[in-house]
Amino acid sequence: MTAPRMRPEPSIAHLDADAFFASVEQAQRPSLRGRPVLVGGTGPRGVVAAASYEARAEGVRSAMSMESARRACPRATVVVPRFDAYSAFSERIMSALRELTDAVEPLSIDEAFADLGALRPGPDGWPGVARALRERAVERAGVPVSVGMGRSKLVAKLASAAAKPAGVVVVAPDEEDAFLLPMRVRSLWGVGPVSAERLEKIGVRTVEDLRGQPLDTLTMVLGEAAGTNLFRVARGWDDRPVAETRERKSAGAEHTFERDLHGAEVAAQLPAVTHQAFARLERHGGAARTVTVKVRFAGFTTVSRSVTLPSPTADRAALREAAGRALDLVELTEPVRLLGVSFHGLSEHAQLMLDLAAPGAAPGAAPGAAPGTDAEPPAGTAAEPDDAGALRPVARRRRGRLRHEDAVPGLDVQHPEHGRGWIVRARDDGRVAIRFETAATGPGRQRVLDPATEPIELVGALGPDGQELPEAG
DNA sequence: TCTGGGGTCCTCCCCCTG
DNA sequence: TCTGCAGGGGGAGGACCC
Repeated sequence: MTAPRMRPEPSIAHLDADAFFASVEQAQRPSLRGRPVLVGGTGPRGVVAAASYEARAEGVRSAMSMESARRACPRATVVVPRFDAYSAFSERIMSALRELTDAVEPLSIDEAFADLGALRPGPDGWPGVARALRERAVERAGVPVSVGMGRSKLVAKLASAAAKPAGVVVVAPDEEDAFLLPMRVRSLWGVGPVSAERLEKIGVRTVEDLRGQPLDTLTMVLGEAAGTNLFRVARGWDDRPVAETRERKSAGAEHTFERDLHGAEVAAQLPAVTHQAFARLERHGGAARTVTVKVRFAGFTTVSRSVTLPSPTADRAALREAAGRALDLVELTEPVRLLGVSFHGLSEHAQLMLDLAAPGAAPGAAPGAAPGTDAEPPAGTAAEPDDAGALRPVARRRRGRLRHEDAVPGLDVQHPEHGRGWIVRARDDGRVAIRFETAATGPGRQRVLDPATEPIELVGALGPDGQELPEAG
């Protein structure tokens, strides 16, 4: 294998927001600044999606169960994720990159690559460019970010990780070996716990160890694709371009139940999960060819079954029916903790005849179904199972008059007298603790109010500019 | 550290076809 | 007509990422 032609300058930037979700919470809720914040599921099976640096200092990491995280850091404030707010902050961060170049490749909500090869660095060279980019992103979004730069995406990403928190690292071409070789292989993109253990067995712990391995050993241990990839990574070989667009391959939704379900209970939850999957499908073309149902049993073994239709369709009835058939293929011998539905073979070119068959029907609506006969849960909430209370709805209400059962920590509320605030917790006595504050007001006061008697409204999140965001839809 | 939810990509296996 | 083989596509599962 021969080395690719590498860029001569460290002109690839990787920008990564620090503890992004938690940072947005701290930016919008002044009382949380400097304090441990955990963002994630608050139910018995919730996990940490993001932890502020104050929480990380006490041993909390993302993907940890929320229960363990609370034990590790009892004084942490726990809130549910508010993706609409994070998306708005994300757009600000991305805009800082797009002001410099069109060659921006978002990797996720909080990180992106940019090819700055067209820029002419000033007297401070590429480190000056990186610092300016970081300052620009912080100024636009108001949350801390880190920037890494190198002559490849590989090095830029590792550099931004090294720059955290709130720093800048630029790896010059002649410094690449000194930067890469001492690194643990586990920190490389694509090396998870399983691959790391396999490599450990052949004595490979660092990138330097990796470089000592021949290609055929790596492909034997890790498979063709991963082995070849690591052989190149160990040498810093990476000439991948910054890709501005990426085609979406699948869309879906899954839900872990608060208690395990048995037999018919699982099928009863399928419409609600399918409904959520439809909402995601709508955003990505609306039509799909393959429907996959995923079931995770109490013992954590996971099975999936899929049904492929002759051609992509946006017909919800057909897709729903396919999901039902896929679920029928699963032997529900064990209690079930998770049910998922995903759509693959996405397409915008669905069979239009289906829409034509139902004149006046909204695109994607089931043909021939009279209004109200389509057994879909109302928007925003899932169908309540028979034993509501034992099972949680798949999604809770996030707008309208606050009820005690909708009082989830972290949601935004508005009170005519006290103004805008956020739910700290729902108390057992039926009242709700709310802290009234915004980024503009500074740290606010916590009050305990009774939603049965007080006119408290659940409202949308604010964006970085302090304006309320429209309802996601 | 006892494991969410959104994804992508890879590998293996099976079946079909030429 | 049967057999062997290669290649492609689909299905299932797993590893990985944020």
